[in-house]
Amino acid sequence: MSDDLFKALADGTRRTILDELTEKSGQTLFEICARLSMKHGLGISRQAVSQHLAVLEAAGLVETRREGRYKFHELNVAPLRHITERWLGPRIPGPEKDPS
Amino acid sequence: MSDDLFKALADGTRRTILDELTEKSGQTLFEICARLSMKHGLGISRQAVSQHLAVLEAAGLVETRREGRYKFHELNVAPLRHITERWLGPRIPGPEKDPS
DNA sequence: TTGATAGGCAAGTGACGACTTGCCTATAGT
DNA sequence: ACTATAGGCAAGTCGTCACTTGCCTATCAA
Repeated sequence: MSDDLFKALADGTRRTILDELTEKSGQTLFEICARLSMKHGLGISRQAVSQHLAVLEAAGLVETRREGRYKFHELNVAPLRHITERWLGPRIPGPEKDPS
Repeated sequence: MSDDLFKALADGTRRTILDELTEKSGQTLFEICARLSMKHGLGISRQAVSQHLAVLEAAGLVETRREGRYKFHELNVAPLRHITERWLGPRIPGPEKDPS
């Protein structure tokens, strides 16, 4: 069900996080917090960002990798590729279609 | 900005409405209500559907046209075309960049 | 006119989402 | 050992969202 995907994209802060991970993938939580504060002026707590990252991970947009006490977040744009195909018509003849 | 667009897509019922308008554009409110009930088993009130259509219209995904006591709703997929481009941009598979 | 159809407006409810606060665990550096 | 760093967990607040209810307007047909 792609419900998680659309819900994840519904929040502006989460979309900004995707922007930051697009610019530099493999950031830690604190790194993302710093960037949101510096570049976007978002006064947001660490836990809030952590929760956003959890939502993005549940949607398959972010994958994590642990190394010691660091947890790196990497972007995965694959789920974004075909989410609008169902309304933009059969541009690419594919075998499966997955509405939700 | 595009906030309305993502918010409009966040709801599953609204995405189903887009599906129905994709299949047959230019439907009235009651026609959409009937289809949601019949084909999708959605027990939803007329007013709820009306509010969904208002959200979709605010996002630019639906345009309306009045004729007498009828109001026809037409799909406009243009806003959907490039909403994921900011993340699907020129990503060259390979090692990460190192901006300073 | 009367009645039925198509739709709109506004207030209220219930649930979910975004965010905070406080405390806890684990790893690394000295 | 002690301390700072990186992160997690859980409860609670507050606002927004989806939906309902009730009533109102407009158009068309008899």
